[in-house]
Amino acid sequence: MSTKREQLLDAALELFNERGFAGAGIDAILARAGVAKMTLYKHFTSKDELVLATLRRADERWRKWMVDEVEARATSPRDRLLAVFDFAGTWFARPEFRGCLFARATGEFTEGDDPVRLACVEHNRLIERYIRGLAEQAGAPDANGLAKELTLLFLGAMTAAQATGGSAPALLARGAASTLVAAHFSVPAQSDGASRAG
Amino acid sequence: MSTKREQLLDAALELFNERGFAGAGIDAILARAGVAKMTLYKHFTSKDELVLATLRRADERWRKWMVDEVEARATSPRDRLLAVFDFAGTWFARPEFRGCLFARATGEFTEGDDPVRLACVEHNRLIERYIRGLAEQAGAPDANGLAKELTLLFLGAMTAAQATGGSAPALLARGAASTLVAAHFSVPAQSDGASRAG
DNA sequence: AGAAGAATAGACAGATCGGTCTAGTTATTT
DNA sequence: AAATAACTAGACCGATCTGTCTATTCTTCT
Repeated sequence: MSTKREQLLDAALELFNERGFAGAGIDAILARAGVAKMTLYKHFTSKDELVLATLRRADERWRKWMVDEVEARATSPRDRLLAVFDFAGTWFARPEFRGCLFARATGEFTEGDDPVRLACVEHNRLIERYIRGLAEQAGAPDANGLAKELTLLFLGAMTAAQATGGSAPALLARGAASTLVAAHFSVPAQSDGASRAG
Repeated sequence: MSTKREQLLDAALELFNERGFAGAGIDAILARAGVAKMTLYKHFTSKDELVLATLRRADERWRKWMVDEVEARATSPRDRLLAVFDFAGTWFARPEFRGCLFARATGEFTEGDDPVRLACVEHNRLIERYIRGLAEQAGAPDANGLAKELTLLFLGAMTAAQATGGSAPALLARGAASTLVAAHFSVPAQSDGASRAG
């Protein structure tokens, strides 16, 4: 509805990404959005709430983008498990990529019960859930375990790409993911998800 | 030498970890260190330099801690590759753990050529180098590739633990690492480090 | 004891922070 | 056209920020 609100969220997303959450001041966000201060505080009661709303919006958009990209790149669930890392590669290659906004948020909002932190945990949980869905569709004997391992690789590639820049970590993670997937499928189905790890 | 300088670095490390780099103000650091402002600015020319010095110190100490822990936990290089993740577990379990300080620094210092960023990249590079050394000693056919994959897992566990807390990601990563190590050793030695990945 | 160097507390500067308030303008609705 | 709502610019608040400066005290060395 309100276009002003969306202008604010757009500007906030850009600036939080460029400067971090503490580093992006209200005034800078207002200037970029082209919106008056009172308008912001009519839509959001505080900066923290703006942060939260920005993250929620980013979560929805980013996950939709991920799913669309993965589904466009591969059809079989098993191939899609690897396509997740192809998607990561294009994500990391974007010029505005400065690391996962949620990982960065957890780095700045350190209080354990902060709603911003909870949103970040939820974000990660939803990524893992999507991957688990693919693993289940692929018929992995231990879909949950496989999903957890691939999610770890995904987060690792994210963190590596945040530091070094470039999409090389995605390729690397894809290779490792392929190995993990193969290992999960080359093992006799087992009832509990414990260690195929030695 | 100067004890004041070390008090400052100790306090800075604590507060950067507790509140983030932008979130920890100079005055708070001074108060915790029990040191006067002028003393700080006699030892460091700016807050950024204090951040840099704190990170350098943290890098040295943390890496020494990691190496000591890994070497204490396993003797054969191949076992030590996995012991890295056991170390990660005890790291994540520490009550003051709030994620890797270097990953958090790259999240806050977003300018590509910032010396703080370079220090963080170097930190990651040194972790990878240590793991590569272990992989070489273990006689891995593609020690470099294995090291890169395990480093990715390590970073992923770090990021997961930062969000959720607890050392569960370390255990998980250890399992995945075990699979990757096995795959690297169960393959005929190959001249280039390309894909065992499908 | 006397000199020299460190470190102290605290005032101070200028900027910016998040947030509030007012007064006036623009849109929308009926 | 009148009324209502949304939005505006900008002053303003107290707090906090990094960094500077002064004047004083504490060490330490000779």
